Amino acid sequence: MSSIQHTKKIALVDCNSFYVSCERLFNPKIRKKPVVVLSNNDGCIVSRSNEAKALGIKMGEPYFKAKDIIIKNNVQVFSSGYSLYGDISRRVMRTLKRFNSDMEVYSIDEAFLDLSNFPDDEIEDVGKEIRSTVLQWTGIPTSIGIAKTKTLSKVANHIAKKKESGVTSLVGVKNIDPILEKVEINDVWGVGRQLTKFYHQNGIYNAKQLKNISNTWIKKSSNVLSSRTAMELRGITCIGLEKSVSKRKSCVVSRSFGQRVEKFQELKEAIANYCLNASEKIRSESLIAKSITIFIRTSPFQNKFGYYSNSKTIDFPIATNNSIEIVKTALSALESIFKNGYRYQKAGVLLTGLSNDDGKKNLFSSEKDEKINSLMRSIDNTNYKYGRSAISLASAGVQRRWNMKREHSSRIDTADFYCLPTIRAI
DNA sequence: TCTGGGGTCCTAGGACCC
DNA sequence: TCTGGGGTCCTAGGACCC
Repeated sequence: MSSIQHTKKIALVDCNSFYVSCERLFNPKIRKKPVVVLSNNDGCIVSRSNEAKALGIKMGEPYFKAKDIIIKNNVQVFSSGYSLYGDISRRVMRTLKRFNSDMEVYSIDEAFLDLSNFPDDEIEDVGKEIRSTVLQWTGIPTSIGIAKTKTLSKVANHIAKKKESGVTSLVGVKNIDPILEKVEINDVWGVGRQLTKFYHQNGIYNAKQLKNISNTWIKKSSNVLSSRTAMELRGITCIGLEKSVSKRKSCVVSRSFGQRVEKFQELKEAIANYCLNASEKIRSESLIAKSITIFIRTSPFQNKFGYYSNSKTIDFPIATNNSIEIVKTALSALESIFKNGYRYQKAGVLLTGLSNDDGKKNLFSSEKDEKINSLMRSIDNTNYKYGRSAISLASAGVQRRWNMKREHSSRIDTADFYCLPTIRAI
């Protein structure tokens, strides 16, 4: 009998302060300094360097509220550049994939890897090798947690974040209770604000307590998701690795406005633009939408001008990804819910009931549809070559006073030719 | 003055049917 | 006038994730 153990081992690889790390790649001057990256519209803080965390800047905090600390401590501030982050993310994922193709890309900065085929007693070293390879090849620092289930690997990752080595394995730990006891209930994956409140009311404050509570009680007083979480803490797999990228079921494009919008015409332009964006997205994935929802609202934080929020859903006669039809439908939906006299802060478009565009002609398709489809294709190609919005529909407007605020962009984009650095001879 | 965006899944409740 | 039970399907809203 072999003494080599091959138990189930799931690794969670998580990029440290991902957006900040991306900005630092191309800007060595900010490597040891406090740095934050802002959400769209420069609204909230969504990524912080360790130095910024140490200053007490909180995740998700509105930028204007943290401004005092930021100025006082000379914190470097960046608007987010998603096309750069997306590109770096793909490089990280490609690197990880070399270690094991059994991998789930969980988010822009996280992936689960099945490392069960490595021996138990070497797993920590494997983790360290993955970490140093990613750092060397992409420049991005990561933390790695390894354990029997996804939920436990999240716990391990949580611990790894605070360690110098950046790697924590719970594989082979006989009694996990003392470790789980130090993990607060709200830090458990799948436990959000509401569940934290509920667990506190029932005397459950840490992961060990959740692990050891009766399953029937959880199911009865909460739901199946909560009971899955508890089982996973016990080392029983309930949440599998999703290796294949499943087709999405919905597509949202929504934005807060740079300035409040009051005019119907401007709202129309914004909605039309979001529609173009969304329809291009689903076309690029060969999907068609069954229905569309549009929504508009004023700011929920400032009520002195009155709060108004509304949405309208319309089913297409036939599922479509045609920009013209989508814009037309959206604008008629907008007309039915628009109210004069409000200062709108945000609007959005949601395409739902997505399914494969098998390209088959249906009963109602005609030669005209064929022409429209080829027009759509050529719009997509032109936009791809010359940049988004090189061509768009007249209703999308040109003024764009509602455009996002981005006052701190690093203007670095590894996916954009025009952002290549220029080297001058002296 | 200034508070992100894009997803998934579950559940309760209503409509409808037999 | 009284008044059952069980099933399906859909949707809106809520909770969670990053």
